[in-house]
Amino acid sequence: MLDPRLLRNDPEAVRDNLKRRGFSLDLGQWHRLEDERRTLQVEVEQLRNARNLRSRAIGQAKARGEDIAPLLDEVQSLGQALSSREVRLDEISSGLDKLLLGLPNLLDHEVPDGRDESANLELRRWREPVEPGFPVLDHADWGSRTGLLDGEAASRLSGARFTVLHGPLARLQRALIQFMLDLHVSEHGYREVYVPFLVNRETLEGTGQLPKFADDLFAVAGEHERFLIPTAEVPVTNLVRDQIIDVAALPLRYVAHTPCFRSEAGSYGRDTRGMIRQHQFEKVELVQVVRPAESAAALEALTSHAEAVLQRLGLPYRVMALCGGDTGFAAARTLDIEVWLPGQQRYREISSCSNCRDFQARRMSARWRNPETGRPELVHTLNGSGVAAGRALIAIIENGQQPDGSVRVPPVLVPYMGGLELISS
RNA sequence: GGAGAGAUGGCCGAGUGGUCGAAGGCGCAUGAUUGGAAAUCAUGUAUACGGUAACCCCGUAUCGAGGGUUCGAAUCCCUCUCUCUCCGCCA
Repeated sequence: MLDPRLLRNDPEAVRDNLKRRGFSLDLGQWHRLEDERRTLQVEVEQLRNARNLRSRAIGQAKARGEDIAPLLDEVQSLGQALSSREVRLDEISSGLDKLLLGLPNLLDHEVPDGRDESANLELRRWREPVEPGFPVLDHADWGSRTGLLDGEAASRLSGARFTVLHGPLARLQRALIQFMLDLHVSEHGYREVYVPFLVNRETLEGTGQLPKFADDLFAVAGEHERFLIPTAEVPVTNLVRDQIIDVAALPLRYVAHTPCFRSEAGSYGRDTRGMIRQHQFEKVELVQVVRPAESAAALEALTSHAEAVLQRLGLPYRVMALCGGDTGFAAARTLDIEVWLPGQQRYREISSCSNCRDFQARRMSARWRNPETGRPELVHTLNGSGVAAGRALIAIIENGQQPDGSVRVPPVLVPYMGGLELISS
């Protein structure tokens, strides 16, 4: 959520910033609601004050044994005027809330202009793609040839966009997850957390998936409204909801492995081959909660932690600064890491690292006590994949492929594979 | 799933219709005392929103959440959520 005060004080600046995303803010509507809210709130509060004063007087008169009938008459009319305005104020307020909850975050100044991913800016590369000198099967072909990746079985079980992994490939995914968790915990200073995969509406509003993006989520039928998490960012970031965090505890760095569930509504026909885009996938997620002054540096650090995973695995990648039009709802600035996939002859997103500044914190009411002011102030939150296990698996299959069709296990994963160095079937 | 108890400020804990934003204690902050500290004493110590340019001041709201009754609700009624105890079931 944006700071309502900023919207009040400098609406044009907000509108212009959001325009860089291709989002058009209707300032007229905003002003109509806001003006009426202000007037109504002043009136309601004055009426309540009048009522409270009289009610108190009634209590005192009663205590003295005086006749309270005249006072009761006086307060009667107040009540009616009050309740009609209260009803109206509620309507206006919920209209404003709805509008406010639907506004994306402001973009950082350094975010490049542009309307879609073609305008994203490449910041750096690690290891140029090399020509393997033999035809590399893409992961889907390799998977069906080896029988280790079974889309047909998955579709019988669940439908499209699910995968069954077999044998050493299933183990390789587990190895990847273990390796990534260990790396972030032991070398990057993250605390491992295990969190629920089903969350309520408030939690999803806190991180910004709701109310706007309900179509992307799986809702679970049952007595209570629950949703499958689309990313661990949701439960992990919400750990600080309604908290006032001691300054000594900051920065908080959490790492969690969870499955992620996405309905992928609106992406019909895209990436239907293989396991690039699934309804269910595994991911290791990094979340940081930091003091506002430190969030820009924290984004660089968090991104480098995700990069370290790919470097240890020996996978070529590049880092992209997303342009305004490609930056997600809650993010002020996002850096994507794209891994090279020889089977597709292109880079594909494997991690997305975002600084959400105080956008999620305001929705969640996540604060810290600033020793300089002595007052609770909003924290900044960041998140990033470190990294998506399913896509890392694809990258290993395609980058580690040998001329004979086997796949070389990255050396750092060999211990996690019980010493297995080559996967062939 | 069955039976019962409960949810109050950073924490503990009073409060069953009328200056209750809420006694008291702990903790914390500042000051006094001290060579310094402990102890003691004094004062202060929630958040949000609005009136405002303002962390002074004034108002409104907040005692798990949402409704209701009432001139007036932490206190009464309804619904929901959560926690605890016992029984059952279960990985």
